[in-house]
Amino acid sequence: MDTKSLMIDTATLLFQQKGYKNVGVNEILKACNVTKGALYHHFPNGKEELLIACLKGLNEAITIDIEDIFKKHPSTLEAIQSMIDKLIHNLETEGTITGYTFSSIVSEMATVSEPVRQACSLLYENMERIYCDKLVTEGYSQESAFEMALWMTASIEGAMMLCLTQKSTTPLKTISKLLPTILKGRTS
Amino acid sequence: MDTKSLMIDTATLLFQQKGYKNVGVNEILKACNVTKGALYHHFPNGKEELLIACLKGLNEAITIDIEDIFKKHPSTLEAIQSMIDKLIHNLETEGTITGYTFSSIVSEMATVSEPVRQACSLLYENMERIYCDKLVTEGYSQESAFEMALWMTASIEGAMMLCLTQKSTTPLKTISKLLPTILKGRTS
DNA sequence: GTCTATAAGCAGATAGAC
DNA sequence: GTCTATCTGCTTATAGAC
Repeated sequence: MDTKSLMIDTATLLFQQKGYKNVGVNEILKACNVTKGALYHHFPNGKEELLIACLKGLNEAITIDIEDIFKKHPSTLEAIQSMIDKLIHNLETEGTITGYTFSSIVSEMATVSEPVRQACSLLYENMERIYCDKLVTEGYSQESAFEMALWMTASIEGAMMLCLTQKSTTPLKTISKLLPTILKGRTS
Repeated sequence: MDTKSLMIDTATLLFQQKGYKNVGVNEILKACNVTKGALYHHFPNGKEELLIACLKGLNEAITIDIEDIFKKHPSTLEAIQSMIDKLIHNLETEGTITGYTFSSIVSEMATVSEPVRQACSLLYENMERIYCDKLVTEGYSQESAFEMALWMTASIEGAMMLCLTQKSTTPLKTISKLLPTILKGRTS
């Protein structure tokens, strides 16, 4: 794998785990055994440019991964629950959040850097679009599919944050358990 | 008002608006016209101790405020929607988040500082307890009241984050609109 | 394209006068 | 209890050799 991709992959993981400001450039470089010269060659605008590259990479990876999950599972409900299971598994084995989430980066950077905010916005848009399309095929109207997709995203991201706060996987498990109550009874 | 309280109030606002790391000690001191000596006199452990004091203050303020809202409104649904309205109003007038939320601080600090994580955890616990108690009086079982309180918290915090990302109040409005669908049909 | 060494600036924290 | 001046360490970023 080339140096540039290596840097992006390493940085993505670290940013997701610890946030943006809590990870120093030196730490990233040490973790992937790359020097400062190489970083500023590939990313002239430094750390923030690297972050945006990470978000773009994450966008592609997440889109492919979620589309795959939605192919495997017949219903939106099952697909979403499978995604949540993956997040819980991540949290239990690694103790940190590395999957379909990057809300920490939003919280930290959205008010401070406009390009970063836009990259994050694009990412959520893509995820919600996948949910939304699937819901439409299940008989939801465009409008309620859109609302439901937004709600699922908000619930998952919020639950993730509560898991982090409580050091527990209960919030995500609870959301997963409750999802059927809203997804049922609204079809068509 | 004494210097200590002034520092806490000023810092609370700035932390909520821009996060923890994006606000420098100097910025806080300048904003409330206090010097470094005074800060380290009142908070020997510096910035992090100040943050924890902010979270404790926020805890009291939020608890009082929410309890008040719950007294004014007969049902949980109306109370929560009134809270969301307040958040939306905040977002529209000031462009930043300053109300019943501090998820940015969680995202930034929970993995890094244990005392901060605990202070945040306590805060969410209190908020959820108020929701939960109210739901029980409305006929919910202990268990489903607990789950519902958690879900409402997750939804609101997640929606808040999406509002920040999209620079729009739509996510919060959508959540507020959809809440009745889960709060109905589960009573008793 | 990658290296090392160094710069320049700012963060949080401290010491000691008043 | 509050002030000013100062310190240390760490941050990102650059310059120039290879």
